[in-house]
Amino acid sequence: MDTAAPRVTTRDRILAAAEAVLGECGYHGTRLHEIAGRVGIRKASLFHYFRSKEDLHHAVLEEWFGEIERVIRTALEGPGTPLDKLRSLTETYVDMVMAHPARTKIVLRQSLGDAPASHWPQEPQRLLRIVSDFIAEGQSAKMLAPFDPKALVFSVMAMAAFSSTSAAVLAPEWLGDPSSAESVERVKRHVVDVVERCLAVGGQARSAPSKRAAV
Amino acid sequence: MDTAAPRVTTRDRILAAAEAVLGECGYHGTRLHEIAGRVGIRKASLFHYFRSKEDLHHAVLEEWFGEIERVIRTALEGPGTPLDKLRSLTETYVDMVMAHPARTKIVLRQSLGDAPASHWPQEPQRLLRIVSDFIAEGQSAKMLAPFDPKALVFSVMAMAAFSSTSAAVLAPEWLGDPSSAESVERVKRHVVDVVERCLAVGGQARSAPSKRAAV
DNA sequence: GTCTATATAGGGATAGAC
DNA sequence: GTCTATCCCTATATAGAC
Repeated sequence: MDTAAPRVTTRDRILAAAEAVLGECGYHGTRLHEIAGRVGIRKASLFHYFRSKEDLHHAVLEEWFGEIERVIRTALEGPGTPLDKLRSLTETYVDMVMAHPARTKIVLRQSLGDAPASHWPQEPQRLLRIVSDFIAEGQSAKMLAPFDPKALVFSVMAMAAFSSTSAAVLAPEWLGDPSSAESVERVKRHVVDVVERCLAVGGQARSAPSKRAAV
Repeated sequence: MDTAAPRVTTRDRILAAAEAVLGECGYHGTRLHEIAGRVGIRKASLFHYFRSKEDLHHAVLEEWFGEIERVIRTALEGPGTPLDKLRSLTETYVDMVMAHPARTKIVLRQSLGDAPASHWPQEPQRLLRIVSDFIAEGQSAKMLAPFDPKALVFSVMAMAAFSSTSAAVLAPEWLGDPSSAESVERVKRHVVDVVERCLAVGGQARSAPSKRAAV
């Protein structure tokens, strides 16, 4: 009864606007004036909620990682074989990333060294480790084929992020609108396919193999 | 005798410095003062060579695409089976991207909408098309396995770019220093491996299959 | 072709009224 | 909690001497 308050505070609206503008313009390209304008308040009022631009930027990133970690743990604790779990995780992960291109752009730019944050959040490394450890276990148990786990997880992150943020510009012929259901489905199938090709052991059936035959 | 003048002009030194700073700080984070400082001249002197910051940024990107296109055409016109050519292309491409993280960062940020360039260069799309058309041909001739060519080429771009620019921050356990020979070799082997898993037909041997067995 | 000096603008952040 | 007004700083870009 105490966490069930869906009230949208001004702070929330600022965070939402900041997410959009930061994703669009990058940290240094973002003007606080623009964020305030979208919320419908004056620039100076932002400083009632956040000490500085950097503080606001940091707050935007916070929740995102927590959300991803929750999704990862849920998928890996689900039912099925290790490969089933990884397939499920991959699908959910792609869904999330494709549904939030602005957040993904912010994370991406952060990884390029855009924001002045001196210390990088350790979440990405921890999340990558959770999944790669899970894969390594499955490989020890002979339930998954041998393949460098970190290389694979990193590649999945790369493909998902790129598809969400850059596909429309770099490869519009392949993916039109990244947020369309069709695009999401295509990316999901592709990434899952790659994961299966790398981790499926001899006997394991792959999902929808006929779909891969395309030119 | 007329193109063989390896003289390094001041303009060249400005371009080199700009490449470094733009890669490090992004377009809006870049200060012309910083570029001038690295060249050893005053900020105002930059405007003798370039009309504006945007002009300088644009000039930095120009050569890069041309270089990539040359590499692609050379590899695809080389000897061997289609898969051989793609393997060779992939290796050379990864080499190039890993050797130039600053340029790669600039391209990446550009694809995120960082720079004020209203119209995006069409090179990436054309380059992607050249390679995916080549793959489609090989598939028609049954020399390559069926697999969505654009999805694969896009994924290779994603993996290479990410490895070059973000691996050290996102996955330092996997890749330490991206410019080290060891890292380059690891990424190369991984990306080539993925390409082979997607395009090799039944009988075709894969390179160094034993190297894939790792945990 | 490089410099000094300056124009012009806009940004983040603060003070203090209401 | 939001506003107006303003401080302070830095940025791009220009003007004109040398």
